[in-house]
Amino acid sequence: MLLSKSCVYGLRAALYLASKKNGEYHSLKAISDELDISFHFLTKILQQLTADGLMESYKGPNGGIKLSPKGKKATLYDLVVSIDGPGLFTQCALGLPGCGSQEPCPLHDSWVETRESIEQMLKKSSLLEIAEEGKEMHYRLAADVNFSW
Amino acid sequence: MLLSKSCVYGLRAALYLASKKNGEYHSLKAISDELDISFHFLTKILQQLTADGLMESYKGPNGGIKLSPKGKKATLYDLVVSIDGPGLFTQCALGLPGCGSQEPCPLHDSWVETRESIEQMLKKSSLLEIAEEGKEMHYRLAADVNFSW
DNA sequence: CATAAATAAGACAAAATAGTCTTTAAACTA
DNA sequence: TAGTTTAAAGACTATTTTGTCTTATTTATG
Repeated sequence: MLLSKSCVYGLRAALYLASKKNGEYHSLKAISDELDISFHFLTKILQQLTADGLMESYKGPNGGIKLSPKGKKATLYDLVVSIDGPGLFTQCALGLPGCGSQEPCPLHDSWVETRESIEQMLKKSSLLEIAEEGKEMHYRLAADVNFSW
Repeated sequence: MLLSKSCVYGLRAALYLASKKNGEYHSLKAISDELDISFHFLTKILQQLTADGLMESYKGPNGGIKLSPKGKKATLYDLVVSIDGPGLFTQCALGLPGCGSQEPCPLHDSWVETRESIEQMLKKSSLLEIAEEGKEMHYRLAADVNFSW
């Protein structure tokens, strides 16, 4: 798989939040229920995004989590790097440590090209743009077909 | 990561074999030594490729493994599908079960495009072609810089 | 036929990823 | 201030992936 499960959960939660009115906290319980993601697992993932400044959380009644200003401008790429690390965009396709333009593996050139197209895909739009289009077009964000954001 | 470790090991071993004279068996011990891959682990991976008809093995002294006729014509794509399964080329980037052109997720269209470019990259050349170029250009196939195929 | 060399098969262990549960801390509300 | 609601933190479990080890089977050779 291209992205870990943690990463996919993080992206979906972020898009969910991006589709909501600005400035409002949403509880992790609500998010995990709507997107059908394990509550505690999601908590840990979003804590990572909060630690990286992409989200902000608030405790207590009516607390929850929301995108930070930085998070609103972020792209999927930023989230992927925060959760899965930068490896996908830096490492050799064959996992060879010293691989690079100096001492390339057989896949190096074509992988660099493909890797950049993945990166471009993830950098193309901001979370807000994707969420806006997603809401408008009724794209799916959950396994449940009845979900609507 | 794009490919599992098993898959990467399988690709490297296959390219190694593809670079050797046709029709000769090479022992798993020799391959695992040269490529610095765990012997027993490599054995299991190549058994999978043998089961799928991409390689042929022979027991006993001077036995070993070699590419089958099918394997010689194969591309990296065939090996990836054999080892990691077809998921990378079929599944939704967000892991949503019903995602498709009917009910797409927000990434669907761009992911399909990117996915196809990955597929094309892996289908572009046969193992023999890649190995030939790799040998000629002294590309690296092992972590050890002293390796040469 | 006995021994050695090789793959096959499967049990086992370690590490990474995924997921669950409990306790703590913070913030609101009555 | 007491109780409730929320996230934070961390222990724990389960699953998958990765890696190791032992035993069996096949084949060649002396």
